[in-house]
Formats: sequence, structure tokens, C-alpha cells
Amino acid sequence: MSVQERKQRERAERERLIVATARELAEQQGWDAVTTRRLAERIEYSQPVLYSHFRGKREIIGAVALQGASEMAVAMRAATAAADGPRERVAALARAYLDFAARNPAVYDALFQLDGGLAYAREDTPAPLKDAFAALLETLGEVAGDGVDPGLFTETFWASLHGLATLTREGRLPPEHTERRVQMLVDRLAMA
Amino acid sequence: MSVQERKQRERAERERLIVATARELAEQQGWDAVTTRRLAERIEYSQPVLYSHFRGKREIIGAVALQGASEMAVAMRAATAAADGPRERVAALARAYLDFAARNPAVYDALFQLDGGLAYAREDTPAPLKDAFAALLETLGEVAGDGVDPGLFTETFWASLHGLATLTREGRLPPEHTERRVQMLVDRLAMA
DNA sequence: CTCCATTGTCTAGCGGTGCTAGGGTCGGAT
DNA sequence: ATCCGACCCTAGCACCGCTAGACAATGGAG
Repeated sequence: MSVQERKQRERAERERLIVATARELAEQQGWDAVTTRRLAERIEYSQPVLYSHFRGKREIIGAVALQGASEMAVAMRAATAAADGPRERVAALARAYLDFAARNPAVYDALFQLDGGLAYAREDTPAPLKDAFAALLETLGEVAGDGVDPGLFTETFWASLHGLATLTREGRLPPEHTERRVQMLVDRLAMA
Repeated sequence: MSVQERKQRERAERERLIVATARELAEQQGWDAVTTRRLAERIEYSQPVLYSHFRGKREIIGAVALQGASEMAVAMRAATAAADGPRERVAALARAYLDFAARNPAVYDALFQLDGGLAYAREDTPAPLKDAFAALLETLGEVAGDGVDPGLFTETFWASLHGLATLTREGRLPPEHTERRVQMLVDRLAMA
């Protein structure tokens, strides 16, 4: 049995290698540069090996997205834990969100811009995605305001952050004054 | 000279046909389906003809984007003109924006999601883009609040709308309650 | 009217993409 | 020792964006 177990371990290890390599390549040169040929070459296997782990490129993007969601949740919780008071927590959360998006553009794209074949906002949504949303909700629920559904408020606030993140990164918004825009969102949306 | 003029007219007409066909195909089957081969076949010319009008696929996307920007500006001004009071105008603007994005997803993608090779938020930004932003500014400038730069406020509000539009369309936000989210943005961001 | 040059268009092809069929090799079980 | 199955690779499919080069049609000059 030990042989089978070893093979299974090696297989899992190789799968991790694929995801890590795809992510690395995407961060270095953008997702367009992540082709099955290049990816296969980097992991030193032939293309078909990729397809024994994932249905296709889409699923690889999805795997990177799930990894990113977990890290993002950690980053957001760390940021809010270090802040005092609801309002400060919201500000810290927003900055952590935008900071993550700016530092990991490829991962952010995998999560919210590209099609990774993942289900969002449903019962069968993968746990890491639900948890990332939960991390938002924990802090934002405090400042939803009276009679306002915390989930709905979180969705709206999240959408605003997402718009800021994407438009800024693609140069559709001037890069300066980002902090002032964030501050404005926090000041006006958060009720506390 | 008349012959040259006729040819020039026909050439311009064909260029319009290319843009219209690309847009139509994109709305029907998504931008992925807009390949140079399919596009060429639909306009009943060979592929190289496309390249005598545009540098490449990117420029075709850009042309659709500019067309869309003009239409969007018209739609937003029409919506705000029919509303009384600053706050109502903002609400009408927001609805018009999201309505346009929902009804013309491919055009919206060309404008804000894909790379059409256009310059945004600069002096050399094409006029239609500047004008679309101006249409936003006309209404949003009224409710920026005391001591707040109208441009900065417009950018922030726009980003929020953009986030709502994209996340909703890709199923990352549940489709219901869209109206309540918009209302929340208007209520809290607009100062008037 | 003939010839030439320019303009316009097409066919064919290059290097790339995601993905897969089919064959060979190698190791564990009998 | 032999078999068998799991594993992986080579080769190739249909498609992509884009372009070189051949060919035909057209307008102007002699």
C-alpha cells in the first residue's frame, strides 16, 4: 500500500507545483502568457499531464483563485484585527483589500475578472470564496446601518472596492488620490 | 475627383459595417466569438481587408468602445434630464448606467473590461470617452458635498457603479436586490 | 488605343493557442 | 518470468491573430 500512497503524495505535490507555477507565471507576465505549453515546460512535464490534473486551463485559473481567496481572507482579518473601532476596522479592511489587489493582480484577476469555472454567491460556492466574503461581512456588518441587511451592505461595499481596484489598475482612473477615494467610500458608506 | 470621393465613401461605409458587425457578433455570442475569420466572413470580405481599416482586433474593440461611449453619454443625459432635483437625477443616472451595461454587455466590456488600446483619464483621451465622463460629472458634481472635488467624487461614484455592473453580470453578486444596492449607493454617497 | 503604374483584394501560410488520440515504456502483482 | 495496467510522451487536430506575395482591376499618360 505504501507505494500507492507515495504515488498519491507525489501526484498531489505535482498538482501544487502546477498551480504555483501558473500563478507565478501569471504574476510575472500576465495570464496571457500562461499557455499550456509554457506551463508544461516549466513544470518539466508534457502538456497532457496538465489535463490529468485539471479539465483545462479554466480549472487551473480556478485553483489559483481559490488559493488567492484564502490568502485574501487572512490578509483582511489580520488588518481588521489590528484596528480599533468599527470605522477604523472598515478603513483597514478597505486598504487591505485594495492592497491585495494591487500586489497580486494576477490572483485578483483569477478571482474576480477571469472565468475560473467557479460558482459565486450560491450554496455550492467553494468554501474559500464563502470565507473571503465572510471576512468582509464580519467587519462590514457592524456598520451596515439600522434596518439594513448586512449581506446586502457588504455586497454593495465590496462592489465599490472592486470597481476602484479594477479601474485603477487598468489605468482607467488616475493613479493618484486613491487613498482619498477610499476614504470617501468609508466615510459615506459606513454608518457608525 | 468624384470617383475618388465615391471610393472614399464606400470605404467609410465598409468600416462602419465592420464595427457594426463586430458589435453585433459580440452581443450575440460574446467577444471570444469575434474572430477575424468570422468577422471577415460576415462582412463578405477576406481577413486582410480588416487590417486595411484597423491595426488589429484590439482597434476594432476600441472602435466599438468609442461608439458605445457616445451612446452611453446620450442615455445618461436623457435619463437625468427627465428627473427633478439633484438626488433624483443621481438615481436616474445610476439606473441608466446600469441599464446600459446590462443591455449592452459586449459594448460595456469593450469600454471598461477589454483592451481596446484607448487612453483613459489623460489629455489625449478620445473625445467620446471624455464626454461620457463629463455626462457623469454634470449630474454628480452637484452632490459631491462641500469641499470635495467633483472630479474625485465622480470617479469614486463611477467606480462603485462599475463594480456593481460587472459583479452582477458575471454572477458574482446575486441578481436580485440590484435596485436596493443602487439605492443604497445613491442615498449614502450623494450629499444634497 | 495601348501601355503602365497604382490600388485593391485574395489565397496561402506562419507561428501560436487549447486540447486529445494513440502508442510505448516501465513497474508491481501473480 | 510473465503479464497487465498505470503512466507519460509524441504527434496532431482545429482554431487563433496576423502578413507576404500573387493577381486583377482601374485610372492616367503617351
